Amino acid sequence: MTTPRKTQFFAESLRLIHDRGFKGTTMRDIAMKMDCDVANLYNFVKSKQEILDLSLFGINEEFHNGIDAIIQSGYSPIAKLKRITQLYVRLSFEKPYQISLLVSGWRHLSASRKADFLRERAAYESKVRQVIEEGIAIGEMKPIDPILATYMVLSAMRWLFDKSMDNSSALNPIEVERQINEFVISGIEL
Amino acid sequence: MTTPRKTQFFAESLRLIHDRGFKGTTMRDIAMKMDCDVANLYNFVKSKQEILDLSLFGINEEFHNGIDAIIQSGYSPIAKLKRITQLYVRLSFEKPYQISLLVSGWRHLSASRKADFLRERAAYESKVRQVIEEGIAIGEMKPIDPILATYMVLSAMRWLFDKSMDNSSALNPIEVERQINEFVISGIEL
DNA sequence: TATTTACATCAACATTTGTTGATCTTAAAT
DNA sequence: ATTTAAGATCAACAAATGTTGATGTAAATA
Repeated sequence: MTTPRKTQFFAESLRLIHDRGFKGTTMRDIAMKMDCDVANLYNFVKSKQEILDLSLFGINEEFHNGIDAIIQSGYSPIAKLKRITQLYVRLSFEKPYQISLLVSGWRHLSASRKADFLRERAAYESKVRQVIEEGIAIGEMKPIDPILATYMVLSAMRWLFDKSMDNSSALNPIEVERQINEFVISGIEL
Repeated sequence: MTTPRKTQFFAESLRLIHDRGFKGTTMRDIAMKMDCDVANLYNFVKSKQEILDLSLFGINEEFHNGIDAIIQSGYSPIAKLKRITQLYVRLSFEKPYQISLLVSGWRHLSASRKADFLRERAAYESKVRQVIEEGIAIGEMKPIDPILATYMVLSAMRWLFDKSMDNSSALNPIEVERQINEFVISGIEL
C-alpha cells in the first residue's frame, strides 16, 4: 500500500541520502524531516537498508524496461541511441534522486544485493554496446571502440540529474535532450 | 614530512574511502589494513576529516594548476580542450582515488570547506566554458550552449578513474585519450 | 458496533565510532 | 651519549546510531 505519509517518507529519505550520503543519513535525520519519532519510520520500512534497496531496484527496473523496449524496436542504431538519451533525460528530470542512486548510491547496498545490481548494470551496458557495434557494422557509425563509446555516451548525461534538482539552473528538458543528442550523435555518427 | 608509513596510511585510506564511502570507512577499518592500533593513526593526521581534506584539496590544486597553465597558453580553443582531456586522462590513471574524491567524495567535507571547494569548482568550470565560448566566437566550434557543452565535455571522462583502478579492464591511457578526444572534438568542432 | 489500518509515542538496548592521554620502543640526528 | 622523531600499544569514554517492544489514537471499513 502506498499511503501519503509513506510517499513523503521515501521522498524525504531520498533527498537526505543524496545530500549526505547513505551512511551519512541517520534514521533520526529522516524522522526530523517527517516531524515524528524515529520508531515511527519502522512502520514504513523493515530496516534502513530497505530504503536503499527498494528505491534503487525500483528505478533500476524502470530503466531496464525502457532500454529493453528500445532495443527490441525496429529503429536504426542511431535512432535507438537517441531514444536512450530521451529516456535518460526524462528520468533525470522526473526522478533525479533515484537516478542519483543508480549513478553512485548503489555502493551502499548489502554485498549480495550489490552483486545483483552490478550484474544487471553490466547487462544493460552490454546491450547499449551491441547497438553501437551494430551501428558500426552497418556503416552508420564511426569505427570507434564500442566499449569506450558506451561509457562516453552514457556518462555524457551523468551530470544531468544533479543539475535538474538545482533550482538555480532552470534547464529546459526538451532543449537539453536536443543538445545532448546533437553532441553525442555527431561524436559517433559516420 | 612524508614518511613511508604515512604514505601507506593515505593510500589505504583512499582506497577504503572509495570502496565504502567516507562515512562508511572507520578509523578501525584503516587501522586493520595498516595492521596496527587505531590510536596510532592519529600520529599521521589530526582527525578523520583531515584525511579527506588534505587529499581532496591536494588533487584539487594539482588539477587547477594544470587547467590554468593550459588556459594561459597560446593554443587555439580546440587545442586547449584537447590538452584538458589529456590532463584529466593522465590524472585518472595516475591518481584515480583522488579523482574519485573530486567527482563525488567532496560531499563529505565540512560545511565551510565544502563551500570553498564548490566555489573553486565553479571557477574552473567557468574557465572551461570560456574556452568553448571563444571557440564559438572565432567559428572553430558549433554554436552549442556553452554551459551544457562544458558539462558534457567534462563528464564524458568521469567514468575513466573508475575503470582505471579496475584491473580487469586493462585500458591503454594513450589510446583512451585519443578516442575521447576524437569523440569530444567531433561533437563540438564546426 | 467491532475491527482493521495508518500513524504516532516513549523508553531502552547493544554496538559502533571518533578521539584522547599516558606510555613504550627503536632508530636517526645532534 | 643525549636528544629527537617515527611509529606503536593499551584502556577508556562520550556520543551517535539502528532497532525493538509495548502501547496509544483516530479514522475508515466490515
